[in-house]
Amino acid sequence: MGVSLKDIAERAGVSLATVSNVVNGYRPVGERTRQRVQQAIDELGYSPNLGARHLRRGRTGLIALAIPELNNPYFAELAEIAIREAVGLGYTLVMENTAADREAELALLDGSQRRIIDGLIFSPVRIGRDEVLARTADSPLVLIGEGVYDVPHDHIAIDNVAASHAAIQHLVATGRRRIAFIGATPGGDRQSAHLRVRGYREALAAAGLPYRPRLVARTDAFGRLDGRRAMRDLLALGDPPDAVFGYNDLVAIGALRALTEAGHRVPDDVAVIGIDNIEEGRFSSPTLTTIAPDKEAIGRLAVRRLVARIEGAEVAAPLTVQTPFRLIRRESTGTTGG
Amino acid sequence: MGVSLKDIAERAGVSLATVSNVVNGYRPVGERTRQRVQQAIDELGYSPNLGARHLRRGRTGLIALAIPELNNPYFAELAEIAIREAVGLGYTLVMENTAADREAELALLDGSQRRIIDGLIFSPVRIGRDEVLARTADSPLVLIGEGVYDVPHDHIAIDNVAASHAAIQHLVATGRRRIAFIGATPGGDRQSAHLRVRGYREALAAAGLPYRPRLVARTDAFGRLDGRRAMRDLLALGDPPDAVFGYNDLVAIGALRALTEAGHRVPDDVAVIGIDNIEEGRFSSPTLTTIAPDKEAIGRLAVRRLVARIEGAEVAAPLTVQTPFRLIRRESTGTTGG
DNA sequence: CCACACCTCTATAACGTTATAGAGGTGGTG
DNA sequence: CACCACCTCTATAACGTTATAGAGGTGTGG
Repeated sequence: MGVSLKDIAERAGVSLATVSNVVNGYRPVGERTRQRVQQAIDELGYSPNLGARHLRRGRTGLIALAIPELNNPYFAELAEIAIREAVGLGYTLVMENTAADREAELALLDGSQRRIIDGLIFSPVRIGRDEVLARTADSPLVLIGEGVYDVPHDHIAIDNVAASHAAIQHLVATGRRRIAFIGATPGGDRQSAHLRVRGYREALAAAGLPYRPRLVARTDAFGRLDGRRAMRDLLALGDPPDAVFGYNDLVAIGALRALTEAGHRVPDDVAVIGIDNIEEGRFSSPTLTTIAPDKEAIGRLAVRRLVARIEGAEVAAPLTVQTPFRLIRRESTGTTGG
Repeated sequence: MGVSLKDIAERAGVSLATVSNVVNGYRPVGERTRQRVQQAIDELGYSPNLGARHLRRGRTGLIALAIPELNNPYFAELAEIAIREAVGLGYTLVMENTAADREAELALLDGSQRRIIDGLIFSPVRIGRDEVLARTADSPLVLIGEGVYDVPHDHIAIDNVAASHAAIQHLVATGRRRIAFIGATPGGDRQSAHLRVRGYREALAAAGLPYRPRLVARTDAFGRLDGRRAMRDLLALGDPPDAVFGYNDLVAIGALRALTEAGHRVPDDVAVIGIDNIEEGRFSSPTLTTIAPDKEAIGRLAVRRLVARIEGAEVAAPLTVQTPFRLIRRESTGTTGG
């Protein structure tokens, strides 16, 4: 193994504790001693054994970010932000991929496997409020992105209903009347899908448009493939939609592809809008109109909040933060109208 | 803190060591004792403190995957595979984002910060052979994806020259004559860019086509934006290319977008091909022809190789593996010819 | 009946760190 | 000069685990 405190102590002719104090600046150390120790550290190339340090301190310095799909660009972009913030606060962020698997999510919550992490940032998709409440692990937990409210944990998310509302409002304002939604879920699990459907329905009602269940397409997952498949089904309807709202940008991009393949023009025949503002949507043809969540805020806030809990802010009540979003208009919904 | 071996030992009325033996199956334990211990474990919900375990064992069970861009889908897809493989082998994979920063890469190599990881899978882009040779950390290292050869470490990559050659060959076979390359680098760093340019030149020569330096576009990075910018520059030339080979799929997609914006038809006017086979290319309009590396092989092999080293296969000589690739023809290069 | 092997289990010393209590020296104050 | 406060430093006990050496009991063969 590498150089340890003991080696430094011998080299510098001081005690273990003194070296530790120099390294951590915890107790005052005389200037001459400090320099001797520092020199020994430099010469031998010491760096602390984090495992041992954290065994002693009771913390590991590791936090985990658990997401349903690593290769969903939205989460990749979010992860990049979170990693940066974690490093800035002296933590290492571990990515945990649940692959949208219920068992994986439950295992994560119970935490039996990973006593190694100090805290968890979690985006659950297959479990609900009750499972989160039944959680046994005692390390801090911050929830992101989904609709599990009323649990004793910090929660950071956009207002899904409002975001969805804004998307539909935009489609209505550009003259669309038969507006479809792609990405409803069969089970009761993916809560934000429900919230987005709710926003969709509310906005339709507000615009005086009828709600047509046939225009709400279910999908098993939320990738490009799912979007394409659902769009094909919608096109097979006798009277296809003149606009589509995708659960997220990936779904919308899948829909875009299905429309192109079927020879429909976007936005002329059908308008398309998504949520997430992934970079891909700025380069698709046509470019994709989207609702942009403030990823920077979500990522940074989640990490900061988690670290605050880890470092002892036990008293503070759980916080539910709704981060802002904005509409980004691009080619897929045209350039005319409201 | 949580439940420890000691708690279990007390509950079951046995010694610490016996519980440890039950947990690890290291020494034989009588059947009746084993059951008593197991019951205590189940009742109290024990799980080992990994920090302590690894302090004792000298290993942490953590390996790192260091990549230049987390939100490059290629790396995200690779990471997903690597995480799966690592979990299967009992390791936890930490993502490390160098952001293609030279200092970050050097820090990673010297390893002073992270005595916490047992080994590193590293895709360097800003440093070369000499820096890798000068590495001081003593944990195992596996290099992936770039052209730093002749170092005493395992190395897994596709044959960049051959891959590039295959791409150009395909363009030539479909009747293209003025073929551009996007993604050369100014400095000597990103070695695979050089290799891909070499394959490009060799293939041109083999096809009896002239090498035109003006058709080789440099970029600072390798994202969609860079591809679009470079493509615009190429279009501004008096005699623009009839085909473009992108350093990777992201660059190619940027080029695609620039062509669409400028009113050029793909593939009719200009054909486009990339490398990586990211999912995005199956949904772009037009869909993107690409050279598909065997990501599954790269990811799994890298992890397996690293774990083998960690667990003691010190003797084996460093291995350089070239993983296979294949051409995937899609709309962006047309469906006729070659 | 003793010697020996065997099987199960235990006591204990690490691993490298940090926190606590206190030891030793110096200087100032009454 | 005695006393105390202060500053620096040290000895040591944890943290939770695993590896080593060995203790205690049981059975077997001479």
